[in-house]
Amino acid sequence: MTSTPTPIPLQTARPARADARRNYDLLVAAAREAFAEHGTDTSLEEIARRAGVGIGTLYRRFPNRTALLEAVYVDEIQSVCDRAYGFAEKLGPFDALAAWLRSFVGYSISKKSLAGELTVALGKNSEFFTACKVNVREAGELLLDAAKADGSVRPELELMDILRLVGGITMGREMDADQANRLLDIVLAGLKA
Amino acid sequence: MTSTPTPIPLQTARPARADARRNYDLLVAAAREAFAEHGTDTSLEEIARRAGVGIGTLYRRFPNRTALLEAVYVDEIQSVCDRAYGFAEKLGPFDALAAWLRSFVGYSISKKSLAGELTVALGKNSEFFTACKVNVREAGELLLDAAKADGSVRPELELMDILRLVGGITMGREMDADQANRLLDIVLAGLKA
DNA sequence: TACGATACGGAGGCTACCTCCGCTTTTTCA
DNA sequence: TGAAAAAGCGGAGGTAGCCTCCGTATCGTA
Repeated sequence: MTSTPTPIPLQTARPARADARRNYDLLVAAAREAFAEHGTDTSLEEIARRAGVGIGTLYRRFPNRTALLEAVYVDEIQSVCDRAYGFAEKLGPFDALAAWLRSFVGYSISKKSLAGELTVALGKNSEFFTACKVNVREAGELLLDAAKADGSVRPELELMDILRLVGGITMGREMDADQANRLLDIVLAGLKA
Repeated sequence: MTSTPTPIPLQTARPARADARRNYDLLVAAAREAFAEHGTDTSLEEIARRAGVGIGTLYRRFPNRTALLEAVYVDEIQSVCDRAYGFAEKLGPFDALAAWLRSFVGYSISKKSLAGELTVALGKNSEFFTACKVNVREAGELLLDAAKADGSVRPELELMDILRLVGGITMGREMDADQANRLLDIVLAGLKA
């Protein structure tokens, strides 16, 4: 039998020394701002500059762009996972699943290029994203199984397929919320038994 | 009233002078090879090197990576469009649409990263991609309208939405043919009336 | 306060992008 | 046919981003 996955608290290791911690926070703040303004392909040197920190400091703490993305978006990602439980309580099985997927798309669209990085990363093996995947999986499985049990979703569907499909929606550069929702409507119709 | 789009022959301007034409062909061949081996993010200098041509020559002919992609994939793209008419003749309305979408996904998957570039480009405005879009649109519209008339597809759906959704399927880096087909099954189910 | 541990920062090596322009090849036409 | 004009060639070099390395500075602790 397969063990039920347990939610793993997503967190990034904030350094111990005071100066290091200060720079860490400056960097994450600068990155969040820069990513929001210019997308996640802002140069790392620009981010270090904004943070008033040397490029070496940035690289010591965040060995690559993904590490920085992780730190910037931990909270948001966690909250996407958590939201599933709220929907499960308040809505019927299918509607809860639909609402969760819609909130996922809505979030991804608002963060533009993050969506791409994140969805691509769902296939990768970083420790962070593994934890993330476990959490997303547990949340999503809960909703999906309920909807299957309810008879509103076809039983042979797999969560990861659905997530991939929904993730794909958000990959288009020029996707607006309306279009994204129309696409999601098609997917939701496709899930129904 | 809106005029029916007419298929535009997709072609790239092969240069007039003999030496230029030779280099053009060398570059396209080298690029095709390199893209296949290492993905579409192969450096342009590497491609020039493979072609045995100066980097300046490459840039004179292909001002950017997309221009080169266009030249490499014209034929394939055109054949994706053309295939629609074959399916329309041989299959029932819904099956023709399904087959066309499946062939699109299959093609995209086999070309890996091209899919991403191409789908992103569907939202752009280069002359080439406009022509491409007109052709895809005409082909797709034919199939979609037939399926709507037939009552097998919901009448309110829009072609571009469907194409975006199907394009999204192919964006995941680590997508294999099986998974892609499963995702497409969901989409197809979602189209049905 | 003194000293080991930790962190800083930016110079510099590397690679890719792209432009510019002196030189070469091809084409044209008298 | 041969010389001028047109078209094309190619690579040096400027710019920018990635990332590493290591001499110097700061922090925490005893």
